[in-house]
Order: sequence, then structure tokens, then C-alpha cells
Amino acid sequence: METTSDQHWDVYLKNCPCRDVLDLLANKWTALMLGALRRRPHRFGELRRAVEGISQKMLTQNLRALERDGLITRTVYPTTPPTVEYALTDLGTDVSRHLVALSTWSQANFSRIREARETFDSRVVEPVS
Amino acid sequence: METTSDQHWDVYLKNCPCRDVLDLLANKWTALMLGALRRRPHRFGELRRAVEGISQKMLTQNLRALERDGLITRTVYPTTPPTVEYALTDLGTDVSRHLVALSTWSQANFSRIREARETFDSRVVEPVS
DNA sequence: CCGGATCCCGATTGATACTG
DNA sequence: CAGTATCAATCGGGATCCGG
Repeated sequence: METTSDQHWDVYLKNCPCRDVLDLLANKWTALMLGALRRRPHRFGELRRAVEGISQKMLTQNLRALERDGLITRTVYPTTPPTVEYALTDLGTDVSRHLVALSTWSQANFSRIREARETFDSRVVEPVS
Repeated sequence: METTSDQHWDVYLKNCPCRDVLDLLANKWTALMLGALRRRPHRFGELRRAVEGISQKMLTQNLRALERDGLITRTVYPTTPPTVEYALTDLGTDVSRHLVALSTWSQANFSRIREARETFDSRVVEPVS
């Protein structure tokens, strides 16, 4: 019994609605945010500090989008000052595996990448004689 | 013996240079381009058609960046009209696994995502009565 | 004070030519 | 065919303002 996908979507097609999902996921901030939330739930400010350099605008915007798509939950505790906690859903936990893999890969292979860059740059910027 | 990473990089740090790599990888177009190249090498125009909706500008720009980082190769055959073939390197093949996983996940879980969106939207846009 | 919305501006992106 | 150049539109970052 098919409880999940009842149709085949193709991200390579221009108008396939599932491309919006890829667009949300294949995003630097999403990768870092879900990676942080994977370790434990975070409050807004905690997340802001965990993902160094993200603006609160992007943080808010991505949190909304991720909540809307059912990847994270947003829980408000009516305290003063307000406490808002974000946590991964099961669906969010599932994708986060792949995003963490990307982050980890970037870290692990940065040395190689940097070498490639140096080689490329030295071959390109010096076309003289 | 450590032949690869000699230092630990952290994508969560604002100024860590490896974040640039994550930024290149965690990108909709990169995911689709490397996914297409994973199947087989493509010429410029082929890739343009394979990744529906990408502009030549973004295609060129991303191809250059990926070549610079050693993830793909660019081979020019001196024919008329010009033939330029792009192909994954070993490094590129390695990352592409994770990117393909993201694309596949987006396709496979789109139904669930869409349901989540409908639930979210109906809860939010109708705060009346 | 925390979480978040808004506005303004510079940086990216996309669509559309144009070239070797 | 495989790009480059140009310009309009959109997006991201920073500062500011607001409600609890």
C-alpha cells in the first residue's frame, strides 16, 4: 500500500512544484540550521548564535518556511521575555541527515578544494608569455 | 597517515573559509547540475536542457566555480562549432552522492510536504471566528 | 530584554541581446 | 554552440521599530 508518494515528481523539470522543496533544502542556511537543530532543539537566539553570521531576517524567514513544510516545529512558551523553541519533526530529522553530510563533506574536503583552487587560479591569471 | 585533512574546519563559524564550499554545494543549481553530470558527461547545451529553467549565466557561473574547486573538468574539443564537455572529477562524484540524495528526497517526500503546507496555511490565513 | 516585522540599500539573479 | 554583456528585478544584510 502506497501511503506516501502517489506520483513521481521530477526536480529537473522547470515547473515541477517539488523544485521549491529542493530550493529550500539546497541552501546554506537551511543546512546549518537543520544541522544545529539536529543536535537539540534551539531557541531563536541560540540558533542565531549557533549559525554564526546569519541575519535574523534570514533566520526568521527560513524558520517559517521550514515550519510550513513540516520540517520543524515552533513552540511558544508564554513567558516574559518570550521563549520560542524550534525542534526538528521526524520529517526534518530525516532530511537533516543529508544536509549534515554536506556540511561534514565541506569541512573534510576543504584542503583538497583549496588546492584545486590554487592550481586553477595560477593557471588562469597568468596566461602571459 | 593523514593524507587529506590536516586541520579541522567548522562551517558553523562565520569566517571559516570552508563555508564558501558549503555555499557552493548547498545550492539548487549545483545540486541539479552535479546530479545530471553524475549520469554522464554533458556538453554545455545538453546541461542547459537537462537542468530546465537555469539561465546560461548561472550555468556558466556555476560551471566555472565547480571547475575551480576541482569538482568538474572542462574539456574543449577544437571543432567547429566548438564542443565543450563537462564531467565530474572523483571529488565531484563523491559530493554528488549527497546532492542526489537531496533531490531524490525532495521528489519522494513532496506529497508529505504539500500536506504540511496545506495544514499550515489553513491554520494561519484563517484566524477568523 | 527576546522574538520578530519593516524598510532601505547594495549584491545576485534572471531575461534578453550580442559575439567568436 | 558556447559563451559574454547589459539591464531590470529580486534577494540578502543591516538598522530600526514593536509587542509581550
